[in-house]
Amino acid sequence: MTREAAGGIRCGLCRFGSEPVSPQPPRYNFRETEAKWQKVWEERQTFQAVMDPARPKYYVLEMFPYPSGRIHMGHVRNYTQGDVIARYKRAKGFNVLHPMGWDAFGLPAENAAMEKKVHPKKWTYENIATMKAQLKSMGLSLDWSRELATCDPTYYRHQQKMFLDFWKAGLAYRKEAWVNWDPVDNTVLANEQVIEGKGWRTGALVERRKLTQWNLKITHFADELLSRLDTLDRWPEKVRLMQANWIGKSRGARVFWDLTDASGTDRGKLEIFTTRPDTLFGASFMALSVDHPRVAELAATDPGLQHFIAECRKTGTAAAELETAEKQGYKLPFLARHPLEPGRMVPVYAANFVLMEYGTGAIFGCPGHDERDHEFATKYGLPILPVVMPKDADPKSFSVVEAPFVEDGIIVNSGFLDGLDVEAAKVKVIARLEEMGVGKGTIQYRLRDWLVSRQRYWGCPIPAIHCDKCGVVPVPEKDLPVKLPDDVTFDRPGNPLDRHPTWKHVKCPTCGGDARRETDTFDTFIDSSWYFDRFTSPHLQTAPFDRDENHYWMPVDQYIGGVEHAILHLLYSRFWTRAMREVGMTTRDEPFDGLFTQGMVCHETYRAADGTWLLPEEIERSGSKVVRLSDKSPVEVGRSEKMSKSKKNVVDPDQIIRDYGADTARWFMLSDSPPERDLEWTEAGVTGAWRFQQRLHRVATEAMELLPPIGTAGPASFSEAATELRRAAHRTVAALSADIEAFHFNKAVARLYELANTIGNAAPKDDSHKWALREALEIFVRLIGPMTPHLAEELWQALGHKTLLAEEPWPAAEQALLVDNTVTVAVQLNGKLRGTIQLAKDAPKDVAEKTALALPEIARGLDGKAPKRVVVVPNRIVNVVL
RNA sequence: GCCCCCGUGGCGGAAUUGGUAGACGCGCCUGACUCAAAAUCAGGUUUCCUCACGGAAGUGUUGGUUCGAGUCCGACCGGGGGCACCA
Repeated sequence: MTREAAGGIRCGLCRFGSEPVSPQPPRYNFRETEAKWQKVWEERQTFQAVMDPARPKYYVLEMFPYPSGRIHMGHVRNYTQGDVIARYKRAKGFNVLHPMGWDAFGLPAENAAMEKKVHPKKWTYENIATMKAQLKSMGLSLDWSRELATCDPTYYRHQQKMFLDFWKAGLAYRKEAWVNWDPVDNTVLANEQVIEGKGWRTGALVERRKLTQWNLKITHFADELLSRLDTLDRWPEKVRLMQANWIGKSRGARVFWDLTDASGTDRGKLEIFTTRPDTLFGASFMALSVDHPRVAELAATDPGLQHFIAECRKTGTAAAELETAEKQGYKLPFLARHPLEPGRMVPVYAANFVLMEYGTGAIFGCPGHDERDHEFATKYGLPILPVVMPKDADPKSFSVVEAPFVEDGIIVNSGFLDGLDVEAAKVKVIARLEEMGVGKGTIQYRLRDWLVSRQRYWGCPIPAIHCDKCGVVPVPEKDLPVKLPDDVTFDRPGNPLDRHPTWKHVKCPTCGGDARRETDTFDTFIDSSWYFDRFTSPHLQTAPFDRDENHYWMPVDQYIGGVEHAILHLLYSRFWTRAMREVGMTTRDEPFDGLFTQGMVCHETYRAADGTWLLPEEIERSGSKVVRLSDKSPVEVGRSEKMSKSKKNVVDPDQIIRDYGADTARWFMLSDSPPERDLEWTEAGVTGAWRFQQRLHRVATEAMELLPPIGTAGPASFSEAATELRRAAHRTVAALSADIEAFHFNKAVARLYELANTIGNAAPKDDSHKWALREALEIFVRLIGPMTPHLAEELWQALGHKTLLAEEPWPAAEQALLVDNTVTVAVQLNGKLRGTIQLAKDAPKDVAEKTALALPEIARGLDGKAPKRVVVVPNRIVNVVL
């Protein structure tokens, strides 16, 4: 039998050729076996989830993929982890829901349309077909009957309906504002989608444009989204922290200042926000955003100000990279009257560092106690008044020159606030401002509303109609869904919907006159904000989901995905759930009970002499050198980085599964690296995992010849060796269960290696030992079920079972076998290990002490003297102190 | 700049949360099988001293708490991540 026929490694990855091999034990034919069991599971619909209120449910979900073309190793890792949980929970008796779908709208489809002249729909559905086949080859315990694609009108019609409900409830609105424009994708982006001033997909520097766009009122839930984070105790701390920072709650005050012009004529009020009302007496100027309405007003008649605003906007776009952009101001023809000292007037500026989007778009400047204000005041020669000083400083001589004093301290030069600390002063000044009617304590959030309009074709149409007479009106429910037209062209940049000859021309549903459809589509993050709800009743026509089904399955018990969605997708989903609650669709607050963020899959990078990147399969190792396969030229090996097409450090899951099998790929994904950390993909690691599969099959097959028949009753008593083997097996059950629950898959794998070694080394001598060997093997096979399901199913059958392992319960550990009668206790002399003693479990302290002191190493150290102290920790350690 | 996380053999990583550091795997070394290689099996593998028995040191550096510190506290060094004119 050739290696090829046995389903072994092909020479592409393993470079030792494919010559016939000498007779040896038949290898495990993974290809045949994996296909066989996948077919059985599918035919028996083993993984189809059916609501059953009598049984406890468990909803396992991995973040659904974008159908980009082919699955990558990140998917393999993600879905393997989810599948371990799903199969484990199923064995533990839960009614498991483990669905899969497609995040199918998005720009790559449009780019493909432009580059390859293929329609986005065709491209998307072809990719889905390819990737679905790939996922099926992994042997995942998915309920494919619930598959959905967000680009399907049967999906997005419900999304449009929900949007209309939100609109009615005041949670969706249109607003003209400065927005982030991605010049490469030709669309606007939400705040969360701009990273370091660049578009999250394209990396292009975003521009600012003033546009009227649809927004969802996520800020309505800002406080709840923040405070509820505390209750998400099965979420990573890191993610909760990132969301908390993003929401950015600040306590402070709004303060009203009267404005006058130089002649003292009243020019209205100016409202500012500050988190430091305690430093109000240190005010030396006011600053308004260049986008502030009052500034726009003045600019109308002031060419100098117009020029200043234009300059700021210019740097505004580039400022993202120039983080140390200089503070600049333009003096406005106003003076502001200090609200607490009516005799005091301070100058008013338009300034480039004040953001219109935060607070009120205006601030008071306190250069003594704020970095930015200090820089500004220094530049424009404004006074710096210290109003907070360190606790031990002298109020007469304390001054701020070089740098502002931003720490806690004692208030000075501030009238009724003098002598207080910062916190107390804040309370007192807010009370006074409120009393005087010139300000009030407020809470300010950094979070802004979610801008959801996108000027793109391949997305869910926004169901709105623009009528010159009636304004913006919703599409009547009976007309939903608003379907995307298929006949569109991609020969020019811009939105194909907008230039479609007929699509946008409709009658106004209110007045019947000529009107235009909204040609923007939704941000695709909306599609993924409720797909987990849709999975609970994916085929329901009349509503997004059935209440009972949804109530039974939701929330997602375990959600698994990349940490890159810590803010975007996870925050949007939390919002959407609350919006649905607001319009009465659900009573739930949170969609995801448990969250796990898996690490990335990394690989070394390879570069040829000419600097071009090489695929891992284009290189070979000869000794310690790495050379190019084609011409043996030297290759520079770079550090391991996240697998990416641009650096070509990718390994195709298809090829791995073809050459080594799905079980090997899964096993390797779970080995070694903790799942939340990055995983280094190595060829050695894969072949190691592959060898273990082969070894397991061999060990099990060999052991089976010694086993008593299936169902043999247990012996009356067990030999010493048999009991030891049983202990090992049952202990592994207990430990492994805990490891899986805690997402410690790498530790679980290590324990399985140990048990495999123990089983492999067991040479049964008596009948009870043979019985124990069968027990251990059966336990072992059940335990590997969630990780390498095909091999496990095969061995289960080989053990004589007629049932499907996938439908078998998880083994139970016998408590009696988990506890040892004797324990090994370490003995230390002055904290240093000197030896170990065997003691009965829970032996009394004095017995432990006596035994320890009798140890030759200890007696020698004591040299006849009595120890100063003996610390005894039962079952752990004895420390003899001299 | 602010906030958070992490530094353990040649490598990935364990360590019951203050109690025998280095489980398990990879790699490497030695041996068996083989004409030979691959595969497989057995043994070894933190460092230093010792033929060995054994001993000493050791978890980024440094100080502390403790009978006892990889684990707790302080300072520093290095790596990673998030936020960044958010008033």
